[in-house]
Amino acid sequence: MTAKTSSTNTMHIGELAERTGLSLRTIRHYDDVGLLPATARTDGGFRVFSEDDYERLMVIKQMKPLGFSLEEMAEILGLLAAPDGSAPEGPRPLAAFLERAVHQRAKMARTLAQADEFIQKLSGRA
Amino acid sequence: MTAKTSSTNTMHIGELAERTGLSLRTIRHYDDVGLLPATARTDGGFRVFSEDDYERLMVIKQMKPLGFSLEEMAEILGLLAAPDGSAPEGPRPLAAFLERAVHQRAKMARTLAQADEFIQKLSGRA
DNA sequence: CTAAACCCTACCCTAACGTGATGGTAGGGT
DNA sequence: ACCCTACCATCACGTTAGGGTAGGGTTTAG
Repeated sequence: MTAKTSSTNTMHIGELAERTGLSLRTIRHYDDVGLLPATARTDGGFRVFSEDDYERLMVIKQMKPLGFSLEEMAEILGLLAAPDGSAPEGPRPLAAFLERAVHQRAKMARTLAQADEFIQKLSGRA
Repeated sequence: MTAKTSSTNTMHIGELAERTGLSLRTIRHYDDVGLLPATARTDGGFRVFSEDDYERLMVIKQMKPLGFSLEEMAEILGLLAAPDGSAPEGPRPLAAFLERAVHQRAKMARTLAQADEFIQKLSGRA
């Protein structure tokens, strides 16, 4: 009852799509490429997703704008799920991803400023 | 000295690429689809760009993140270049683009917050 | 048990470039 | 007159992240 990763509630693809705001097509694609494998299938072949899948998908949605490929996101999620000190020494791959994320975030901030500038321009004319 | 649109200086694609930070391929593509037509060609076939082209390209770069297609950007630039009061009444197409831009800008801001949140998450683990 | 609502795979399509491959040009040097 | 190198040209196919839709099976509410 106090299991650490609850996964009592299951759903089909439609509900997952509605809850995440992503399209059916997108979710199927993520399944196909292994980014979000459905935890099960019904006898008839319907994809079954768990509450954990929902959370994973929300994280994916969160990092998508940071410019990672679907493959990279799968890798990141794998690293995040790995036991915290599985290889204390080494290249620390998460650090590299973090750096890229920070870089992208900075670019996004600049882009936002550019957007405001452009909106100013248009506001004067529209 | 106070000419409003100077266009004395010309350049080839390489210089334009360097000055704008865009790739040669991108600029050629924009030429191909008519978004940024080269103002001329040398006898040998080299694209020749003007200072106005440079400015146009900078505006393109500015609006690109707002999610417009290359075709739409061409249209917007056309409307911006048109005489200010060419059709006082009517659907006012720029207004629609402006609305979309504002919408996108809002989304960008939200996305930025999401990015920060994700970076927080990663910082704790990397 | 049926019909509406939902889901499946498989396939082709798109935008906006990236990535070679292959060959011509600009223009300065010998 | 010839060469060299940096720069430029056009194909033409590859890639990413899905969108669209055809044709057909599955679930589930009534």
